[in-house]
Amino acid sequence: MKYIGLADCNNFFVSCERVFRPDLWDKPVVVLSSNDGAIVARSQEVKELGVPMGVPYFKVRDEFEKAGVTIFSSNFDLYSDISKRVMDTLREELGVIYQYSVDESFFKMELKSVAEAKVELTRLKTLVQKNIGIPLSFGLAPTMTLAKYASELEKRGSGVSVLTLEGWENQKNSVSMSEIWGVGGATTKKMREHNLITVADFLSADNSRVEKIFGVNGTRLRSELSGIPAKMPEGDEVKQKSIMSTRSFSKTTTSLAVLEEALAYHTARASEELRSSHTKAGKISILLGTNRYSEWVLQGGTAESMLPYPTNDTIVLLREVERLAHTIYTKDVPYKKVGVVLSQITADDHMQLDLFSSQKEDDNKLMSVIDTVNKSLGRDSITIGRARYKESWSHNHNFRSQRYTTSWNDIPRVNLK
DNA sequence: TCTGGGGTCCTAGGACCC
DNA sequence: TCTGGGGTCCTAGGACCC
Repeated sequence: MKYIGLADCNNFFVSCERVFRPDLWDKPVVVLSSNDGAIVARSQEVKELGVPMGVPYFKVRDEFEKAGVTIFSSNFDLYSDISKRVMDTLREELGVIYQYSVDESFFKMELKSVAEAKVELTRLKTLVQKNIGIPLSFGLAPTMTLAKYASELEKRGSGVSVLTLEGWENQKNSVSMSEIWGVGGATTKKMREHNLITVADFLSADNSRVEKIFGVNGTRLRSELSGIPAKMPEGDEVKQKSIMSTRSFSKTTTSLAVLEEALAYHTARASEELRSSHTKAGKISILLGTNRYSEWVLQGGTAESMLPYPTNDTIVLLREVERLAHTIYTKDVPYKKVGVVLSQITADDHMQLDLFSSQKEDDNKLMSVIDTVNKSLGRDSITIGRARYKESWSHNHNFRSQRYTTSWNDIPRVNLK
């Protein structure tokens, strides 16, 4: 029978840092979000201190100091490189995988017997641990939702869990809906109002009422939880629908010039990504954000526009971004973040020319030169536009580890004696 | 003083049409 | 108390995830 598996890296960002700091293997470690704002990854030791995910760092700083927690700023260059190595290994062993996030992949697997599956998944787990140094958990079950649940079961045990339909039957009375993948705070609340607490409650509720109250998600969830797949891992070929680059500033700013410079940075980032994936965007939107926790929440704004033709040219996109920025910028508002979102993404081999456009269909030499230089000499060796105010819009990363695997200067040295 | 960033999917409701 | 009804298309925003 075809089963669906999930490979999930344990405490992924923390594990990445530990690869280069083996002395921290059994010590409490956290990784902070960008701008050193909130906790985004916790080692098991920190979870046991009772520190929840997403807590602002300043609220736990003292506690961490007492407990001797090691702090890291996010180092996404490192994490995505390690992620790629893990996924490549899984792909080699399993054939097609469906990468769901930086640290998770689904795959399909024929289940001959539970014992056999466990042996195979344990082999994979050991292989990844040995070759890359990242600990994994596996869940195998009839549907994606159940595989996700299964992967949690042995996180702190063997790391390999196979959940059959019979096994699930015995558990579903005691599993609460809020533990299920896809059921968040709002849905849990709504379910409680209808007296649906456990999975068994939900599965025995009337079908048409479930559809009415919870929409198609409700119907799909029932199917998934009954062991009938309603979603399928789609394979590697699915393409991304939007590309986004946004960041908070360490301090707020009211200056349009500063905002424009930050927007230019994100435009460059996002269009670089288009070019490296050989795609173009047909639509661009920008956002100017204020502090979400202040009285300025509602003063932020977004603006978007359809481009006359899909493009990945930083200069063309920059021009549009500047125009949009002027339309929503409001004087004297303290802005805290900006961002650029590119969407309606198409492959860049076919280009639909606007009938009245004077744009020639040529690959942009300037852009590829810039990309090549930046790739070999380091990001932002060449930038377009000025960089006068970088101090005003950059963010904090006071605890960042080195770019061990992606920068020549940071490659670790080994001392042989 | 200090509260992430990058995604996806779904739905309600407005605009518009006949 | 009672507003026509039935469509389509688009978008902002909600919900969720890691």
